[in-house]
Amino acid sequence: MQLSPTYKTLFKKALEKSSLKPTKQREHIFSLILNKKDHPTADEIYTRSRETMPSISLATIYNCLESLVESGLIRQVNFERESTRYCPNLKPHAHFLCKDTGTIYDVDLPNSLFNTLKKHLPENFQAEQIDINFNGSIKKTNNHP
Amino acid sequence: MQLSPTYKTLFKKALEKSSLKPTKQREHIFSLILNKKDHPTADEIYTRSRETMPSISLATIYNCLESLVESGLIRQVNFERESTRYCPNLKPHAHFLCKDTGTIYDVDLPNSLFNTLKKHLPENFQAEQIDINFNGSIKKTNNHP
DNA sequence: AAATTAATTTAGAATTATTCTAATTACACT
DNA sequence: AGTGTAATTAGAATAATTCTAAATTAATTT
Repeated sequence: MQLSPTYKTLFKKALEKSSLKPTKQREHIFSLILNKKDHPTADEIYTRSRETMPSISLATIYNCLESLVESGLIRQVNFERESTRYCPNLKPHAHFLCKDTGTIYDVDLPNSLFNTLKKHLPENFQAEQIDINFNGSIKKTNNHP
Repeated sequence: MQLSPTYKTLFKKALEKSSLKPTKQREHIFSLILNKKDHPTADEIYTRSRETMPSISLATIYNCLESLVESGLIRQVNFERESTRYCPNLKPHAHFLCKDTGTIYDVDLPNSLFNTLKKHLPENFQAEQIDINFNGSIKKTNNHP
């Protein structure tokens, strides 16, 4: 549950840019999301956090996640009205939700595709964020009879 | 609050295909969404519905919307964890949320773009649906000084 | 070092959209 | 008319998130 020096610097810089303090709790939650690269909910993060920081409260989890999102260190992933999930992958990518297992996968996309998308907006529309969510299932490959 | 013959047929066919009945309430809600082409929430639909069908209940609104979505007559639009909104536009398109006004706009996209997106999925990933959500603001044009 | 200030964390209450439950109603088919 | 199935209804329940107000922490000034 430690941030590498690189991430620690990133962490501090990003928060300071948003005039937020690099607190123990924020660092704890950030490292926890970074180290297990899945897409946990606030509640899952709460459970995981308490293993090593038993005094943390759920409200803090929500507060910290908001700060981390605001400073661009993580992003939110929403499928329908399910709990918001959090993602530390900062490369341009989309998400794929497998409806059979509920697992969310990152899908890398070239930046050019995002630019192509933006070109379809009316010219006075300024997009700050583009969320692309796939919904489907994962076919079993037939090389395991 | 009447469906044109074309939509009435579509309505019946689509529901029947999903083994659902074309009831008064479902038709009422469908026509109401069709006639005002915005992106209302369940609650807004509830309010509008009661103007002409005062006995309808909120649970029915939710039930009917679920049926209409299931039969493909409308689709859900979700931005973050705000209330789900409903959209009668069945052409391939994305949504743009203006963060200043909260208004949601349809953004037409060519089918080819959706196909391009699918090509970036691992080959055993089968996408049933692709949601594309833009988030941003609308620049004032400078031809009104 | 103590005092002051501002930001953060915390516990628990409050909110809100949605779903659930169980009873009633409507409709199709004998 | 009677039976069976699906749909509607009112209200209770749920669950994720936000709010509130107090306590804690950290930074800054005296």
